[in-house]
Amino acid sequence: MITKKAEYAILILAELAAHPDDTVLTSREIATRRSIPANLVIQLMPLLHESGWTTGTRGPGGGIKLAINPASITLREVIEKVDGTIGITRCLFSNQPCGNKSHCSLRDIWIKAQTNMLSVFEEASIKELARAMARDN
Amino acid sequence: MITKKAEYAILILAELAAHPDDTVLTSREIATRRSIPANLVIQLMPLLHESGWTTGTRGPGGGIKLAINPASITLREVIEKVDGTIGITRCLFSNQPCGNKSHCSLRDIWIKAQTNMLSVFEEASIKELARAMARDN
DNA sequence: ATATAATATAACCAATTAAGTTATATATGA
DNA sequence: TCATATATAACTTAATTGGTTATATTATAT
Repeated sequence: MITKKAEYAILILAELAAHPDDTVLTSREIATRRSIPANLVIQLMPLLHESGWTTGTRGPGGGIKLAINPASITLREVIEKVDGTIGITRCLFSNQPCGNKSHCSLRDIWIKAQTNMLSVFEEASIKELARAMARDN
Repeated sequence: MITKKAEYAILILAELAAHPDDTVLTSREIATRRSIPANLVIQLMPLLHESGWTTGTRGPGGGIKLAINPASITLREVIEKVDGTIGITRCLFSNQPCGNKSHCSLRDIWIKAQTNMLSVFEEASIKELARAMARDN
């Protein structure tokens, strides 16, 4: 399952992407505007910084801003950064087919299904999402 | 996440489908041949019976056999029977977009990704799987 | 300088889910 | 009627999820 934290990370980035370049928002602003628990925004920021997507400035007047073009951030990257390796089945967390078989047709199906799912996340960028969400109502 | 139980249910049906029509196997035989905890096979059988996929005969010489053509059982049906409604995200367990928006573009992405995944399970039948697994090694 | 606004990090907790075990009831064929 | 088999429920155990709490650190406006 894709966790709430991954969803929150996506929303944080989308909120930043919804403003003009170099707009600085405080974590509290982001939390309020996107209905995310404030502490979780604070908790997630180091991950987003680590990936080079955002930078933070401390002190009064400080806040968070995007560090790169949100068109180059895919949902897949964000989800994997927050949730770790994705696996729709326990089987896929291992690199090996289970048991003593060298090949498993059921595993092939898991892989195909997961690949199909991931392709959607790979083709969706934060920028597109932010644009689409701006039209939501 | 698709659970082990769903996977076990698929393997039970695949094991039955790997034998000639009307072959009766005991739950213990199935458990041994597919490396499934014996108690779980027993636990899963009522679900499979309920769906009309299998029937069981008690007593000595009894066992389990397929009740319908395994080509007409899709992996999606089996997974949903065992795990209940599938949702790759908490959001998708609700019928409504969250918050007070009537539309949510992020939800659209979750739905699209999940649909892509499910289509693989919908196109895969127990019969095909059993045939493919027979060739595994 | 110092108070304050902000991020950074770690530790903790409650609820849920997953996986499997245990126990018991019920049916049936030899 | 006994052995074999399915049917059903209750119960552990461990991991995960979603979130809270607490504390440290940094930087700037005054």
